[in-house]
Amino acid sequence: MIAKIDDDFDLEKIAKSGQCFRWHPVADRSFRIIHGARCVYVEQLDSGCFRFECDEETFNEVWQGYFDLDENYSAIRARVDAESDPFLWRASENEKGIRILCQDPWETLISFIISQNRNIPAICRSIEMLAEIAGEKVEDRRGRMYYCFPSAEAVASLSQDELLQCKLGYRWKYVKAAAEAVLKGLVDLEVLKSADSEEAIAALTQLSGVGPKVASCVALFGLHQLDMFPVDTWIRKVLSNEYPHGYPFEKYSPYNGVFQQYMFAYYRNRLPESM
DNA sequence: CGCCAGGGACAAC
DNA sequence: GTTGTCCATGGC
Repeated sequence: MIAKIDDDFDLEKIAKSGQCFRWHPVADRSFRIIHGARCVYVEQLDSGCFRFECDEETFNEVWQGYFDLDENYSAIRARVDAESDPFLWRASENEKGIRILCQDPWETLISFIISQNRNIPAICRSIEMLAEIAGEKVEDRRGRMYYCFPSAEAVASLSQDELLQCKLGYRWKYVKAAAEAVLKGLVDLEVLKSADSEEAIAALTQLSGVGPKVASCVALFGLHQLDMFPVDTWIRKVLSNEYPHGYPFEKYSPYNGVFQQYMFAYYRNRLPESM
């Protein structure tokens, strides 16, 4: 089906934003997107139109929520004043089109445990290998096979050797333990969706291998808590270089996570030496 | 070869 | 509380 989206929405920018690891380019402005057990092909057409290769019911039930299409990102961007915060204004203007996806919390948890201390291509490869070794194999609408993101049960049942085959390195223990914790109900990710931010972070950081940064990524991308502000190596540079006297978190609450995404993308896409 | 990547656990101050 | 070291792997 074709949908017209009257808001910031740029597939390429989201694909490169580092929040999702299973968006595969298939053609110009066109992606095959795997989300949990589902897969969809999306093509960006002209003048705000998008082709979603699914029926209208699936679009309404699954993808509208996944792409956060009920949120108005241009209205969020309008909260930035070009004169009082020129850096954030520039970042938002350059990176508009990024949206915060509503990803599956379990998939997000494992993905960001895997992400620690690695670059994005390596993260994508490990997740793909994990899906291949433990995920269900399904045929998509174009007759191509893909692997669903594996369940907690499937991941928990993997051996050390199988996890190491996914190039997880020392993180294999974290992945295994997190799967067991979720399986036992020690951490209930669905409940955390409606928890306040401190509670969510506290619960997530109880897991070994989940510190403040990974926990805030899970809360932002998996629990859709838009005020979360993950601080990684790039954001650390932004804060020290652009906001040496402090960043005004109160001013941009409850959307700190959205602006974090703009700044992250803006800084990472630009050569550091020019700044 | 060395350095860094969407960090975190753990020990030592 | 803050700081240093190590962790496994790939890209460059």
